[in-house]
Amino acid sequence: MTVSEAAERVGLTAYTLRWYEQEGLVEPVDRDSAGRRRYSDQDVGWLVLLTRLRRTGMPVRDMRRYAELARQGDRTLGARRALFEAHRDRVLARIAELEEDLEVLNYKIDVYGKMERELQ
Amino acid sequence: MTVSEAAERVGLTAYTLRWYEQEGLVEPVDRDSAGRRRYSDQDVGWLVLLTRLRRTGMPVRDMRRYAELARQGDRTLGARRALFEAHRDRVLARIAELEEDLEVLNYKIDVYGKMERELQ
DNA sequence: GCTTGACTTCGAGTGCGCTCGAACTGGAAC
DNA sequence: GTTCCAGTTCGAGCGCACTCGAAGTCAAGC
Repeated sequence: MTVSEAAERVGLTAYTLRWYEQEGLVEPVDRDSAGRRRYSDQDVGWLVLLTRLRRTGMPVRDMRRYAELARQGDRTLGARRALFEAHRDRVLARIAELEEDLEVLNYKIDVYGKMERELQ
Repeated sequence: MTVSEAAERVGLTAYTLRWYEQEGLVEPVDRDSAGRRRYSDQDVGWLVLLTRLRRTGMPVRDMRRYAELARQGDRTLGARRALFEAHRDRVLARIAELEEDLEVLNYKIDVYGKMERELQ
């Protein structure tokens, strides 16, 4: 798969995929005889995982740390699990925060609705 | 209340409060005889609402639009309600997305745990 | 064999939301 | 009355995560 095909599959741009590689979020991708990147399904799977981490607000810096751990093999399983557990807690906290803010939003929508009705 | 007192109450910096005013997110705040900003409880209330909107990911551009509507009084109640409803939908979608990603996280934590146990 | 188009690298640029440094001012404490 | 501190404005700078332009290369299609 070429860089732009892979980009389309994971919902990023080809620019971003090259940049991720440069930033050490992705291991150097295999090249064909002309030096062009060839993405495997495994590469795509890794990228999909990265997009999940990004979407949940993990900074690129932490994703790099995770990628480094993954490169070191089984002996970092515990560290990777700890990293994910800490991140899961942050995501849970974020969801709770959003749900709290949602109540403010609903309250305001309610107030505006009432005021509109009172004015007419 | 001074700018730094207000900043502390709403959890922003004095820099940010002045910047919010400059950006039109906040109406020009009253000044004392020496030209120093004096924040009222009402000002703080408005700032707290803004922090909720920011926290839920509303861009500053949209917050400015909302502030402009609020300045125009009751005739924009409908527009403000619509703005909040649209934003509420985005927040709901964001929560759903986070919950989906959470499952991936939990799955990975599970897999790492199993692998750790298998290795020892 | 020439054109086309997608790739390559490199460094520079962008948009967002602040964050800060510099130079100045004015009231309060000693 | 001098020191000190917290405020003022202004424009510049920063950190993050991309995004892009330029110049070059290479394989495939005509």
